[in-house]
Amino acid sequence: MNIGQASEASGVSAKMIRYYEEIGLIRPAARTGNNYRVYGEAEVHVLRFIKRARSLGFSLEETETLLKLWQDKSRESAAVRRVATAHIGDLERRIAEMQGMVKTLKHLAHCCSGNERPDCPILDDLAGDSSAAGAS
Amino acid sequence: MNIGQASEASGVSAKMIRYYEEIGLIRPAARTGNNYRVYGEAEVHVLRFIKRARSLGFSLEETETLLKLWQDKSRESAAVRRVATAHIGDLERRIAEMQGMVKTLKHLAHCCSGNERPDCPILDDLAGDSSAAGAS
DNA sequence: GTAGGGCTTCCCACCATGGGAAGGTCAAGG
DNA sequence: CCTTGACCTTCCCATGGTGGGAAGCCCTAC
Repeated sequence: MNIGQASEASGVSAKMIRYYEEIGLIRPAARTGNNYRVYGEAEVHVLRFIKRARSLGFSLEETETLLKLWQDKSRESAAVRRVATAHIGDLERRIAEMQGMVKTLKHLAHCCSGNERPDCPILDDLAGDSSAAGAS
Repeated sequence: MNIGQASEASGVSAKMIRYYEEIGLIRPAARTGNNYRVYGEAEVHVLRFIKRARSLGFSLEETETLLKLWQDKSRESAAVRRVATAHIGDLERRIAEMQGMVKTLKHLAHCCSGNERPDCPILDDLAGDSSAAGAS
């Protein structure tokens, strides 16, 4: 299987497969005589694992940890769960941060007449005008 | 006022002030004889505006738009609100995406015994094992 | 033989920010 | 007068992931 087929089969772009190899996330692929990378089912399985981990928001570093745990048959599931719960905490922190932004923005947008006149509480807030409507 | 004081007064690092100047987000600061940048209250006000916009999650590009609208006395508040509501939509999309991740992860983490044994539904899910507990 | 598609490596871009080196400038204090 | 330290300047590099594209090799089909 060439890199194109592996990409197709895993959903990871060829570009990214090479990159993952370069940074050591996956082992260097075997090469044919013409220097093409070759992949088998096992490699594609790894790529799909990575793809899925990325789609759950894990960083490449976390993904590497998870990959190693996956391949370590004597792992403790507690270690896996620690990675996952840390990531959950991370996501929740970022979600909360963004929700705070949304809350403020919705309030400001609500207070903004949104017509042809120039006065705008959104800009007032950004400008630090403390008399702006509910600048949280 | 030197760049250090402007940084102090605005909460924007000196590094970023220079960067904002370089990309044209703010006008090039005046210079003293010794080539130091000089700032006044007006410039600090702009920097604080940028700082606040960034803290609400606006990109530098959106911030530039808002900055121009702020400085355009004949703006229509509708234009400002369009930028804000687009950004709200963006944030909400990202929040929803992350919440989906959290939901899946929490379920998997809940199903994981988290002890010293190796079997782990989190890894099963990542590995694409469709018999994994509730792999959404 | 040529055309096309795939593969290779290499460099560049994004977005925003920080780190740090090498060198100029200024004020205070010995 | 000289040193020290705290500023400032420009310049390059790194991050995290991903994509774009060029230049060149390889293979197959026509």
